[in-house]
Amino acid sequence: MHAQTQSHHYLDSLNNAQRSAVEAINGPVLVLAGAGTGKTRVLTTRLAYILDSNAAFPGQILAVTFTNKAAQEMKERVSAMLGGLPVDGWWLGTFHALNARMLRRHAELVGLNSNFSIIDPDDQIRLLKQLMDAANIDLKKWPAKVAAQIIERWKDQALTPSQISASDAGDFADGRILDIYKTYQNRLREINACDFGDLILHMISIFKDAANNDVLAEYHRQFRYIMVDEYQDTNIAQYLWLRLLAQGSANICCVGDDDQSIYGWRGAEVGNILKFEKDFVGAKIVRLEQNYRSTGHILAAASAVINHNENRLGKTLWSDGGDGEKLVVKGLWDGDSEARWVGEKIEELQHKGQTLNQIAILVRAGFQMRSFEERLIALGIHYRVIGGPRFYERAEIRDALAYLRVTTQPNDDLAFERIINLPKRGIGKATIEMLYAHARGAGISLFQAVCDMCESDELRPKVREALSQLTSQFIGWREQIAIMPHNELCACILEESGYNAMLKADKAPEAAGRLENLKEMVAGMEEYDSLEAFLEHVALVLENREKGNASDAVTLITLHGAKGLEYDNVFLPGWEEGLFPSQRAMDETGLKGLEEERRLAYVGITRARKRAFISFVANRQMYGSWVNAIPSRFVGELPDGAVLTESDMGFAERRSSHWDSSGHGYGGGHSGGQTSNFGGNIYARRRPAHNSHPTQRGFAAANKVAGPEYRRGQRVVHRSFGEGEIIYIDGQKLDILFDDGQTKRVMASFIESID
DNA sequence: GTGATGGCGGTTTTT
DNA sequence: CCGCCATCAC
Repeated sequence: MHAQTQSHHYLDSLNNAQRSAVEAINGPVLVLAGAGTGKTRVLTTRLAYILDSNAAFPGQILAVTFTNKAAQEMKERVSAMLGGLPVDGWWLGTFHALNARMLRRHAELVGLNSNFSIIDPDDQIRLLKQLMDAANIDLKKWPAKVAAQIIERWKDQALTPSQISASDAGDFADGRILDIYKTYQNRLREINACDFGDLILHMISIFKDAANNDVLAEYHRQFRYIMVDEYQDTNIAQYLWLRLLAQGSANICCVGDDDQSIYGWRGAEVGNILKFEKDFVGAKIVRLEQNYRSTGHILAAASAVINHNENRLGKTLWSDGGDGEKLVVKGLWDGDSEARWVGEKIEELQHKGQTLNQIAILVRAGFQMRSFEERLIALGIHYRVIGGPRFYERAEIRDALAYLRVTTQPNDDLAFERIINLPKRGIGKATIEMLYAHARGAGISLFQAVCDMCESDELRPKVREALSQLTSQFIGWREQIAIMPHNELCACILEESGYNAMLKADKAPEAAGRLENLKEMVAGMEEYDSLEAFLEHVALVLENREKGNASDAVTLITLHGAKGLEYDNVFLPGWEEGLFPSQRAMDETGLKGLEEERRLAYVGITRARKRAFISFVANRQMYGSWVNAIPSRFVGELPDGAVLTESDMGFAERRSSHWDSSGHGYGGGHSGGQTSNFGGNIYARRRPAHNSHPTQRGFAAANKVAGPEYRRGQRVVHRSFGEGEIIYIDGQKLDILFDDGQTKRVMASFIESID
C-alpha cells in the first residue's frame, strides 16, 4: 500500500458534506444521502480512505449492501481508487452473501451441515404446500404462497417460532400457521437447507446464544469498521444482526435516504433509519443535500411532493445548476392515447438529438408496460424491458441446478423431487407419494428412500429400473466431483440424464433458447473455483442477463426497479388514483402505504436529469374492463412554478363529469376500490381426510411400522400384495411369502402385522 | 401418468 | 382480457 506521505487526492473533488462523511471514520455515523447527491461515491471513497490511511486491513472491514450489483460496484471502485488492490477475501457483499459465508462456518450450531442448500421462493412454496397438505389444510382456502409470506415477514422481524405467541400468530389456516412455521423449520433442517431469511436468522441465533458467545466475540475482534448501504431498506433482522456485530467496535456507518424507502411491503423498516440516533448514541449525522443530477425544476417538483410526507427526517435538495425545463404534465383520454403521446414525445426528443438510451418509461405496475411496447413497436423504436424473469429463475436453469444440488447434497429432497421425473421417467404423483411415505417412515432422505425401494419389489419393474438407473447415475456423478472439472461434470450430467435430449426433442420454439441458456450456464461455471462456489453464487446472486446489449433503446422499467438509475428524459405515466398511489397499498397499510407510494413518486421524479413527463388518463382498461380514473393526488402536489400542464380537454373539470362515457359496454363490473382480503371463503370444498402427518424425523421412532418390531414367521399384511409371512429380514427390507405363493421383497414402511 | 379445459385472480421484488 | 393452477378425462 502507498505510504501516507501521499495525499488522499481522491478527497479533493468532494464537497464539504461528502468529505466530512468520508473522514468521520470513528464512532457511529449516519449519512443521509438524498437522491443524486453522490452517495456511492462517498461510500466507496470512505472505504478507500479507511484502507489508505491504514486504519484497518481489508479483512477488518465489514461492508454490506443490499444487492450484488451494488457490492460489485463498490469493490470495483475501491479497488480502482487504490491502484488495483485485489478484493479477494474482503467482507464486502450483500447481507445474504455475508451471512451465508458466516453460516457455512458455524452451520452445526443450528443443526445444519456446512454444505446446506439455499432454497429459493419456489422451493419454499413447494415445501410449504407439501407440509400443509399433509396437515390437512385446505390449500384453496389457505394458499401456501400466503403462508410463505407470513413466515417471511416473521423472519424479517427475526422471529423464530418460539418467539411468536399463539395470539400473535393470527388466524391463517384456522390458527395453525405457527405450527406450519415450526414444521417448516424442522423440515428445512432435515433436508439440510435454508431459505433466504434463515441465513440471517440462524446467524442471529448463533450470536445470541450464550452457549457459543465466542463466535460473536471473534467477529467483534475482527471487524473494526462496519459500513451499510441503503440503510432505509434494512429489515428488523438485518438491523439486529448489525447491532450485534457493532456492539464490538461500534465504528458503524450507515448510508441511506429515508425518502427512498420503498420496500416496506417486503419487510423493510423505515424506522431503522429514523431512529438511528437513538440506537447508536452519539451518532454523527451528515446530510448530503447538494444534488448533481437534476435540474432545479425537477428537484423542486420532487421536493414539493415528498414534503407532503409526515414521517421523514427531512432534508432539502438543492443544485447550483440551472432550473432547466419545466416538467410536463399531461391528461389524456385513455391508455392508448397516453402511449401514443409518449411515443410522439420520444420522437420529438430524438429529433432534439437525445439518444434512446437516455429515455426511460417508469411505470407503477407491470401491466402498464404492454401498451407502451405495442406503441414503440408500431413506431419502430427500439426498447428494452428491465425486470423480466432472471436468468436463474428460468426453468431449465433451475432444473440443472437441482441436478447439481442432489449431486452435492443428497439430502436435498426438494431438488430431487424437482427432477425425479425430468426428463420423463414415468414417475408420477402416486409413486412420489409412496417414496415419501417410506422416507418419512424410516426417517431418511428421499434419495435414500429411492435407493431402498429399488431393492424391493414395491415398485413396478419399469419404474424401479428408471429410478435405479437415476440413483446410480447420481452416485457416479458424486464420485466425479473430486475428479472432473465442475463445468464438465455439469455438461456430463445434462447429457447423461437425458435432459439435453429432452430439450432437443422438444418442438416448442423456446426449446432451442433453453439449450442455449444451459450452454451459457456451463460456460459461465468455469469462473468458479468449485461446484459449491458456483451453487452459492447462483443461489444468492441475481444474474440479470443483458438482453439489449449495447444497442440504443428506450428503457421500460417499474418505479421500484428504477431506484438507483438515472436518465436524461423520464416518462412517468399512469398517475391516477388507485393505480398510483396504488389502491391496495392504501387499503392495506393506510397512511403508511400512501407515504411509501409518495416516496415512490419522489424516486420516480428524481431519476430524471433534464426532463420529466407525467401523464394520467381518464379511462383505463384494466383486466378487460374499463375503469374511469381521476388524476393522482401527487399530480396536485406538484408546484405550479415547476410544471407545464399540456391540457387537451380541460381535465381539471373532468373530475366530476363523464363518469360513464366510454360506451365500450363494460358491464359495470368494477368499482375503483378493490378489496384486499385473501380470497374470501367461497371455497367450501374439503379434502378427503387422509391421515398422513407432517414429516418429522422424530416420528420415525414412534411409528408403529418401524422395522425392529418384526420377526421371522410373523404374519403381516401389505397394502397391495395382501397377507403373508415374513421369511427374511434385511433392515428395512423384508422378504415375505404371500398367501398367493409369491415371495416379494417389500419395505417395512408398507406392512402391518396381523394380530 | 400425461394432456386438455375451466376457474380464479390480477402491485411493487432482492436475496 | 390473459395467464396460471387444478381438476378431470383418457
